[in-house]
Amino acid sequence: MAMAHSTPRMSADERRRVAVRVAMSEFAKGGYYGTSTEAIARRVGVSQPYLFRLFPNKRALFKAAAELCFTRTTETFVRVADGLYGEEALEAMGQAYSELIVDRELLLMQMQLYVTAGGSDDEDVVAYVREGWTGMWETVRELSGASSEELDEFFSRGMLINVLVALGVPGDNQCWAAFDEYSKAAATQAVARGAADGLPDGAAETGSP
Amino acid sequence: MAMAHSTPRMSADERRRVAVRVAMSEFAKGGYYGTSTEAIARRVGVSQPYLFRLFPNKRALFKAAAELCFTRTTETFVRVADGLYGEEALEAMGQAYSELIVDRELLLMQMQLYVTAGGSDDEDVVAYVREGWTGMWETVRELSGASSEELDEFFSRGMLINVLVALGVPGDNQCWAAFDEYSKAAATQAVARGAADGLPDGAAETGSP
DNA sequence: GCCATAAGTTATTACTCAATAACTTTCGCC
DNA sequence: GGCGAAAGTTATTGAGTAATAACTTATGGC
Repeated sequence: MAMAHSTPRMSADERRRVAVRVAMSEFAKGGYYGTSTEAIARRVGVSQPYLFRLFPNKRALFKAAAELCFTRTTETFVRVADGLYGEEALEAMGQAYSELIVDRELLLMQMQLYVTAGGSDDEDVVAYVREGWTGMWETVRELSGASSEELDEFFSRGMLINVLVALGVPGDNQCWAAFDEYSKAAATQAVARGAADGLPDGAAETGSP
Repeated sequence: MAMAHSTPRMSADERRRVAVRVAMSEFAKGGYYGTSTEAIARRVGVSQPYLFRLFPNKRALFKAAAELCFTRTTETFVRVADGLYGEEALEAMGQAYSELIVDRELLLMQMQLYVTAGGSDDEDVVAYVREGWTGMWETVRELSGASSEELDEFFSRGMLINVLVALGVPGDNQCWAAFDEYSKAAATQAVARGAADGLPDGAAETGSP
């Protein structure tokens, strides 16, 4: 007599992919410790113990979410830099990044990873995230062929945007004064989306890329 | 028959100050959810329930730690910029920041605050951290009289350093290539200190400033 | 149409953690 | 020297929480 058509059964792999997307979204908000497997399972539409058949433990789920986070970013860079070189490529990636973090979850998960790695004494996690970061740097360097100074500026800018968007600093604040209109517009959109909460939470997880 | 000379009794205010320092250190590592009041109390040298006589709840303790984090940074800026103007002041603050984050706890607590605020739907916390940030920005602007572009560069740089140090990216990595020797040296020192763990943890909490 | 396998569940455990209540010890001051 | 307030403790509770075990239900290939 259980509700019949709740979730129409998926292959384990498919379910795992959904779980990783949901996990990223939840870990982004609450971090590793602030997120319960229960909360993730509920949004996946599955019982909590079943998560542990899909993943050996919570940490593995977190790691998978971390990988998704890096993969999405890197893949976006590769896509938008296609056919471009030098500063043009770099600019395209910069714009793409601004648009990418309109999805606030990706942004927050990134920051969550940095701080989790920074505070962890599990050398495994630290190394994993560090490699994700340096890999991202290397990708941008290869795609653009930019100099150290240009790369430095690129990533510096990115990290500042992260903080401003995370904190929801409004677009007319002086912190945004030096940004070009395009980045500011995209980033402010992310801020606005952050403000519009009371979020029903379960909107996008079935929509693939 | 309890061990007699464990902790020589302090005024509540004094004990509170110690607790805030310890709390910052612990929250920096584990974040809000990853840190137990038990762990804090132990390092303070006090029973866990007594913490709740010093602070109404865990959140208040976190807020106090957040304030300490911002205060330390801002005060350092004010101190080193004394008598300087324009780019000189900005440079002095930049150097000071590099040295400041040799104390890894301050750095991690900062990042912890940004991500906590970003993921929280408690508008109270969000506003508090955002004001801390914009206050810091305003302080640097007033002390240096720098342009938007200069301020942007200053804070961008700072946020990148945060991530590199948090992740423990080694000084010979290309990510550091565009940094001047001084910043790199200071920051790398912070990285090294991060690597030297198995930390006895209870070293510095009685030392005041 | 059946049955092995894969997808999924309920029940439960052993622990951790914030917070409260009620009690005890020490200090400073008259 | 004693008493009142301030500093501090032990005991406890009630609500989560990651993970395990044992059981149930659907599906697809033959």
